[in-house]
Amino acid sequence: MTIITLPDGSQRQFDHAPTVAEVAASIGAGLAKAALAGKVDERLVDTSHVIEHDAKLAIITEKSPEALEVIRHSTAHLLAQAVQRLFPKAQVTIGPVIENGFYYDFAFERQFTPDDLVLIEAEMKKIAAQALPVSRSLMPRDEAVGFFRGKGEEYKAQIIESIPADEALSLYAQGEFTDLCRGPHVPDTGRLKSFKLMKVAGAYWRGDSNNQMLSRIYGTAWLNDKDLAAYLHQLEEAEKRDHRRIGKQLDLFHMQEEAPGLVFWHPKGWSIWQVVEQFMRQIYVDSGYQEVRCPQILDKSLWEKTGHWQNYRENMFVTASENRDYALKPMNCPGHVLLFNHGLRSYRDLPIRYGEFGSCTRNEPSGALHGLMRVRGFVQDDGHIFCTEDQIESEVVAFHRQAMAVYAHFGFNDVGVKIALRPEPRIGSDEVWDKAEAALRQALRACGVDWTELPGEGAFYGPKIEYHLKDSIGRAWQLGTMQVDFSMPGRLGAEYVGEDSARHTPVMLHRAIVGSMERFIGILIEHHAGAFPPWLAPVQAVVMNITDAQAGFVRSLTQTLVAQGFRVEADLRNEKIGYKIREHTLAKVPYLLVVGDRERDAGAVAVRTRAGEDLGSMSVASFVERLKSESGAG
RNA sequence: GCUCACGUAGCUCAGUCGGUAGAGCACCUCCUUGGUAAGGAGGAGGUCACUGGUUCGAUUCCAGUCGUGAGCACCA
Repeated sequence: MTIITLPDGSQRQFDHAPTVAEVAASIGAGLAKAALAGKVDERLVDTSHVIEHDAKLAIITEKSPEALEVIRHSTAHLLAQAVQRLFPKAQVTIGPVIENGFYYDFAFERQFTPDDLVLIEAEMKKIAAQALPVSRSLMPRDEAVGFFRGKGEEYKAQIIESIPADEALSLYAQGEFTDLCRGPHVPDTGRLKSFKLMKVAGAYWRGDSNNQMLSRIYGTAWLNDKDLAAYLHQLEEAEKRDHRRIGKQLDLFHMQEEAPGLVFWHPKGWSIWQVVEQFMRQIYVDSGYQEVRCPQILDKSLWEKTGHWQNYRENMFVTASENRDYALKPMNCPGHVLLFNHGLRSYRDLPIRYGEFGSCTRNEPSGALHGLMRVRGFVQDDGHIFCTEDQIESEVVAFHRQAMAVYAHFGFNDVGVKIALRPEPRIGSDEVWDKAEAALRQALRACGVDWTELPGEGAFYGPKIEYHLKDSIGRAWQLGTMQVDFSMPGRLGAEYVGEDSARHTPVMLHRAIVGSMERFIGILIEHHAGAFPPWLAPVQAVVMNITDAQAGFVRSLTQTLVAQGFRVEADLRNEKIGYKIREHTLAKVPYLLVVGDRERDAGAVAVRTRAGEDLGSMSVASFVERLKSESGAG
């Protein structure tokens, strides 16, 4: 007797151990047909799974949240089967589900090309139409190794060999194709209807750049064609927000061959930069930082002391003069330590907080460059706090709150918080790392936030909290960071005189809120799709005349507004008003001020927003009031 | 750095199965002074990324270099 408890609490009894499919059939023929998989005591299984004991069971259908994962996983197998039909020499490796789809890595004598994708996708459609049943079987590990090796699947055999010997492995077969897999999978390939292969890419075997490069195929899969079309449309829409595209359209910045990974800021882009920088400067002031400025080029010996020369030599721009080697600073911290060292410090002075809009130059690998998001020259809203161990927690807490407030001010409320833990290689003893990691956890706990931990992702000198934001197509970028560093102050000889009148080494906290100004502005561009709120907009309003008769009024009005600190331009061109409106609307200027004879005579402006809303005619004073209330940085 | 793709006017793109190129928008000139998303006419603008090779001839084919894009690796 097996008792199955369904999600609604009802129970069904079977005089044998039923399969998920049988239970579904006992409920109804419609459900049996719709069943994609089952969930037995919270574990996803196939519909063919035999339920041996009393258990809770949920039938997974298209309506279940788990359905997509099963479908995507099965579509990855479908892809592998199609590839092996067309290219029998291609070896399978792994094919996991990812956000919005899946990929599969193949070892093949050449890379797949976009042309191959068309053929492969057609073959996938063919196999799906055949509705091949998917069956599961178990095999002892060593037998499985032999099985795959016998088929010439060396990579798969290697994967299996790394699994403990006493485990039995599940294999999934559909037609002539068999793959090692935990499952579950759809009952037959006919359930896979809405998928599309997206792109080919190289990817290293086991994620290690020392290994052979495999050929990866990315695909997306959905419950139905409508969802698939919606996803593809969403991708297109996201592309329209790409900061590189908008940066060109709105004339914000450009990059060119002579300076790969470096930015030419145009007047409008630099205007945004200035607003952000001034805002962040006020944050320094509000949170007790003293702004400083340090040299761009520093002697090699300094970088040897910090460990950067040993760890990052490849990624530093170096220069030499009169038998001395220098490096362009890839970070600002050593400069701040030298600043701290200049003079005798007392424990009474701590914490000392230095802030700098620090220019850094890093020779990033060419393949890593990405618009404003990953550049070779960038400016950090950097800051370093020199303090005692006792002060770490309160400093981290204060920073966290300040950072979250800044993000919220810029309109970001979905910020991912992570703690990156000790990496290999690293400097400093395990005790020191224990202390530093504990301090960060304790501070976040005190702030009442949830975080995720990233083992092995910390900086070589200390663990860090990272603040992540997503770009328009969902790629996550690190913005702010808070790092505990017990090493660098000691290496560079930083000291303060303690209460006991002895010398002590301070703890150093590295912190940034927007992180890289370049990246942050890139994210701002995408977040607002170029339609910046008035306080950030490079041009807040354009005043335009209808005929030459109002030119004088427009000119003086513009001057008045500019004199009050607003970013306003006049458009006196001999063009029709519709033409000017169109142009400035496309340029995403928040306010379009139209002046005809009526407005000129009344000392008024007719106000239109970039969204096309007509706010009617209002006095210049009331428009100023409106703009003022929207453009304050606070 | 690795894999694949791409590089034609300021921008977005078309094109040349090898005989040195074209559109729209933008720009300039003229006409037009028009009340809320493109008024009209004319004009100018390109060593087809760069360097080599094949060829009578290369923007087109081949190779290399540089850059860009998508992934991978990297991201102090």
